[in-house]
Amino acid sequence: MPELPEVETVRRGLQPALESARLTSVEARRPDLRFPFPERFAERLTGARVEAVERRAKYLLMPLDTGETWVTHLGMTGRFSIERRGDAEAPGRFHNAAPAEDRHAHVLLETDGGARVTFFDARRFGYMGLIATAKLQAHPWFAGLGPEPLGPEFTAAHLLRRFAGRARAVKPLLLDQRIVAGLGNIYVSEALHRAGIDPRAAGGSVTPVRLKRLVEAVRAVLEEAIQAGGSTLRDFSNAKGELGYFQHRFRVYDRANAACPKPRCRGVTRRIVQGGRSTFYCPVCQR
DNA sequence: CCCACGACCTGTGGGC
DNA sequence: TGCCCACAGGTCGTGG
Repeated sequence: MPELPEVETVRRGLQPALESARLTSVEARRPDLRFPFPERFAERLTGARVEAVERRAKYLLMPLDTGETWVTHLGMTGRFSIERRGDAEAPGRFHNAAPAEDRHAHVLLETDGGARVTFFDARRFGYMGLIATAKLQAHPWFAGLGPEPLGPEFTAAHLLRRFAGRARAVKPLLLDQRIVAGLGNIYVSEALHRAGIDPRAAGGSVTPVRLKRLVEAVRAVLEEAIQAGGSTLRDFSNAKGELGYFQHRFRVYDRANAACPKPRCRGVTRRIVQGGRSTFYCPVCQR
């Protein structure tokens, strides 16, 4: 589900409950998500102190005082909720089922600070790992990742180098986490629209000037989305059950056959399929 | 290497 | 109302 802005929103929600807290109770209620849980997963987490709550690309990273880092990828539908121990079952909230009765509540944790943290994932495309912190960067999940789109290494020069000679369309190239890490289907469509670039254009054909516009558009849309608490399509919420609202500011995503929102553009937005995934764009102002 | 596609899994919304 | 299909924010493996 979540792209970088949603993962960052989750990170910010988890931080107050988990950073510096000790995990007093951990239960994995099934043997696997997308992949099997690590060996003795609950035992290795129980008693550990969480030193920080960080994000790399779409991964949540929680380095522990045991020397390992607890890594979570939310996949398409993964989410966390936080309650205070002893809370009534959060009546009236977006997610109001008691976690233990929810068939998709896969990991239950408690902290010495009195928080109950639950991980849900209906489709189970998410996954968790425990990786030696000193070897994190060399781990296959991280070794090949491209730069953070909000970091200093994500530049027009970087894209120029990585797109050179590529016949593949720019849209699927931007979804490749080895080129830039954290974008997904929504924000790629949004950034290409803002930059006025045709998603079908061959990567290697995009000029440096346009790549610079693209880099700026990616940064802008991600920053605005983080500011808005991410986007809520079907079921995304932050850890407190609050909805993101950036979906109201989509310019093209999920808006096929609507008037292009760009000032003075007379185009109508279209939905096409690239690499099996929907792309939304305006054929008039994206060339 | 490059690329498109199916697979993984469940839920939901729209059309009939 | 009810059923069925298409599609969903992500990646990974396969095969051409």
